[in-house]
Amino acid sequence: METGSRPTAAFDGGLDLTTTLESGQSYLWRRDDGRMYDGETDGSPWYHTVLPAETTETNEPEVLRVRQTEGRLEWVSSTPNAYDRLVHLLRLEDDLDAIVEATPEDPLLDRAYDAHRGMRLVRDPPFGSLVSFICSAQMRVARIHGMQCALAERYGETVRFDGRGYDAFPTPERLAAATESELRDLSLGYRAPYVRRTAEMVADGEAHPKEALGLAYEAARESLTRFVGVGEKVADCVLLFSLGYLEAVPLDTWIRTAIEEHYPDCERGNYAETSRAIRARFGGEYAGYAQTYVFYHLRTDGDA
DNA sequence: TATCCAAGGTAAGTT
DNA sequence: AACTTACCTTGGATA
Repeated sequence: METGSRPTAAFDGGLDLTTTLESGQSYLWRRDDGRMYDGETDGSPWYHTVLPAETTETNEPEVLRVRQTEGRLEWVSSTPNAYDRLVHLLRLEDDLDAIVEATPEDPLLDRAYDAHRGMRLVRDPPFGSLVSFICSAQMRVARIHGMQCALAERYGETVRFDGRGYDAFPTPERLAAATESELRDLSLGYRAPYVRRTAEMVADGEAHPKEALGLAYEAARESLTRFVGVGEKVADCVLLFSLGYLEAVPLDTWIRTAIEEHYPDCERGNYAETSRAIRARFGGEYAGYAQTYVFYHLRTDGDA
């Protein structure tokens, strides 16, 4: 067991752990008190996740617990050097002040950045991210999270750590072995066959979301759409929230509404062109940060 | 209490 | 290539 802490002042632009983990970017963390998304952001709740074996130092699943208390980030892990993974997963190396500074002057962006400064993008493990966003189609944030928890409980390995069990997200093999009917029983609805077939593609070695890495942004987006249940929007989410393409701007219902109301000239009639236009309006390189702040701001504060 | 509706869309079928 | 439609499920709004 390893424990540690760092002052949040060490992170340029600060850190807001709760908004980072409850803003709808990641569905692979859980709150010990089970009160995700209910608006109660008071206190310093512990969050935990289980990292897949292939991403850890020991090649074993890693239980990682983290919380933010008055000016410090604290963690507990089953594996040494956990801070390195934390920096990676929560993008703690990003200089948020510089990113905001590099973003074009814009009333909506200003409000969103002011209201939630400290929220960071995440870097989720690729397979879990892919499945999460396949499940996100026509779903509310809390239910998407519930589905990932159900998948972990039903198909994931249970890792014992510090006196209790933690359910890892299922491996592609375990998910591929599930039947469509079993997945429908977990309330995945029409997404059940998408998840099963995509898991099968990864398990069989036919394709892996990591293969998009290294491709130019639009080619990477295109390559992810070969997975079943993955269109342009879901592909953008995986690129932004897992693979580190900070220029990706997923065109979800909230952003489409924002385009209608605030950037009507960016509506170009199809995904690729509209995406290109709003990406340019949001400053290009870090457009995905702007998207995520606007998404969270509109979803939680109405049209404020 | 019953009905309707929208929720971070995608795949398959038509024009 | 662009446009339409069906698709599971559920919590919250409306009647």
